Amino acid sequence: MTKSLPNLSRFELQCLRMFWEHDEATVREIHDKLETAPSYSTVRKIVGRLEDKGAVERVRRDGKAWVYRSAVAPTPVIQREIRRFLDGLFNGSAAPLVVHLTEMEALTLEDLKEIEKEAAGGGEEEGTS
Amino acid sequence: MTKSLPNLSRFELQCLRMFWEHDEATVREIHDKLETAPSYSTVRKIVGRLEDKGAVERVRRDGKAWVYRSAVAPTPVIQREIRRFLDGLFNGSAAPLVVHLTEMEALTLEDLKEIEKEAAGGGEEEGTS
DNA sequence: GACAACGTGCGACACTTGTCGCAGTTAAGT
DNA sequence: ACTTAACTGCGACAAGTGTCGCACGTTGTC
Repeated sequence: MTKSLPNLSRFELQCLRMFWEHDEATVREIHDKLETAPSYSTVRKIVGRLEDKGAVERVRRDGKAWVYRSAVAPTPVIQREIRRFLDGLFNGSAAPLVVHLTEMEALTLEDLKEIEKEAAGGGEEEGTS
Repeated sequence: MTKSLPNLSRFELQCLRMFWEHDEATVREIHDKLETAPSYSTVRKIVGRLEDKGAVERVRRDGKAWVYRSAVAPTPVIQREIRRFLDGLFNGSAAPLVVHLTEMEALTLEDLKEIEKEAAGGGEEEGTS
């Protein structure tokens, strides 16, 4: 099977990212970190849904609050999201996206060169057993 | 004002892209072009919503069918979509995305160099007075 | 002019998503 | 031990989205 990553909405992803940044967190912490947090209730609901979908899991209790943790690795989720985006907008091709990125000036030539260098050098690391 | 581009769902965007590719089209044509088209009725509904949102407009009639055309330029829509995606996943930074792209092997070093060259050459066109 | 097709208009519906409030429980402080 | 404050569990709800079928009108045909 292909792992069946949960389908995440925009806001769910937003919250999940918080869990990736801070390894463990309570709903309140997530709510505080979120700039665009609507209300504690809402965030709690979202975290609950995240749990339903198996994206986060409960670790222990801190006082009366549950401490959650991401149950999925960032990379597969991110890659799946990127793939989705690519498919939806550019028939799966990445090149047009990058072209747009440079045209939008979201990406400078220096960035590009930097990444190139990284990719050329860092791509060799594979089996870290 | 900031132009107020319509908010488009995934499928709506899919259809709109069809209009970008073929300048004018009827619902049936869109339906035929779409690989993942669910049913004629559905596509028609989507095109209707697209029209409601001002993303496409009617041009004339071909027999009993309406001929539609995109009413929005691709670039702003695409850029807005990219921006959204960037914000949602990478805090707005494009570089991490491109890194992922190379790691996913969606982008080769050749692609990168190609784009770099393009950008360096084509980016000079600014003040065409 | 009558009829058969095909497209439209419209409505229905299930599911997801973002949003919140309330009641009950539980931990913490005095 | 009692009170208090906070967190949870649960439910509600509106808007958006994907999905479709049906009745009606318009077009083209015989």
